[in-house]
Amino acid sequence: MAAETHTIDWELRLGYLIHDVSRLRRSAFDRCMKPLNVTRSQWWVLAYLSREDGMTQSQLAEELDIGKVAVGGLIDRLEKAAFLRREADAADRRVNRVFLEPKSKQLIAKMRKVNHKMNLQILAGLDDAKLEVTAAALGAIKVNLLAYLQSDDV
Amino acid sequence: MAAETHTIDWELRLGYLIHDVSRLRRSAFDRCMKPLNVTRSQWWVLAYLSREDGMTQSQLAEELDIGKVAVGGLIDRLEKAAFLRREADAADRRVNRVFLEPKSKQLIAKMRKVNHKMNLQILAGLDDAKLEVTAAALGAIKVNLLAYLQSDDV
DNA sequence: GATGGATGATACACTAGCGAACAATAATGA
DNA sequence: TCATTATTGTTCGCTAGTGTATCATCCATC
Repeated sequence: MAAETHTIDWELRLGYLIHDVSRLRRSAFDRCMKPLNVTRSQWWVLAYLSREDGMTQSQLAEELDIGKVAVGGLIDRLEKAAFLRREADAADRRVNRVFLEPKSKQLIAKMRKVNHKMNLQILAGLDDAKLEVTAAALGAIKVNLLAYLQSDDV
Repeated sequence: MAAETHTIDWELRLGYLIHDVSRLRRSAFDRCMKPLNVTRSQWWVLAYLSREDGMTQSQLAEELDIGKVAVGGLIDRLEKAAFLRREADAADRRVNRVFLEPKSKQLIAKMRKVNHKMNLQILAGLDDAKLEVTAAALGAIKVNLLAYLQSDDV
């Protein structure tokens, strides 16, 4: 079968690498954002809201691909820190719409800059050809993973 | 500067991909292991112990690259489920050594199989050349990240 | 020896995610 | 219209990780 063409080394090495890179990147990110008093997860919420203010919590959960509970918690903390506010929807009394507060609008530009600077350092020494192959491979893995998770055979 | 050779697309796309793949892989892993009643993090502990039984908690934390507190919690749960046991070190009364219980030894082989099978599915359709480039790129990114995290300029 | 600093493990408080269960509300269909 | 079903958001309980502080113990140095 085709799968046998892979040596066992690849699966292990890639597994470690993906895990490590993701974790380290998370740490680096959080350290970058620490002076701004926002975590990476919180930053994502603000970033998505900056592209479409007034989203529903469920919409946010969908976009961020995390559960509604997690979104609720993030918004709790962000609201407490006055980065955004919940607002009841007029038409549908079930939904909360989330709006950025001025405080966070000023922060977002700064965050983008910090993020961009960090990304440049992290990708230093890698040419576009390699990144192209890497992104394609990760994309294929992602597709496989999604298929795997949707199939019911475990 | 060299960094400017990257278009902004790469940093964003790769960021998303690394994040997504890592998260999805974690989900897939946990779903695989669910029938065995062990989480991915717990599996790693068992896997490392299977290569060197009787490690110290601090050694484990070092190997797994997580904090000692997290290791303590994992071992708590694994001990409660009788997958391993703590044992006081004779020479140094501060340290706990961790030993696998027979129950988990039987499980580890099964886990390796499940893990291997999942990995094959996840890497399906990718040839060794692409994986080689991907692993090299991720390795370089990891090195950059480590350097970044060790440098004190934020 | 005694003392001061390093180390192993834990307690506590926090962020973050998951899943299941639930109340309130909306939408649909008989 | 009324009953059923779906959706929104929350609460609760769990795993997992972080950082800081603390305690006991070891070790090296004086």
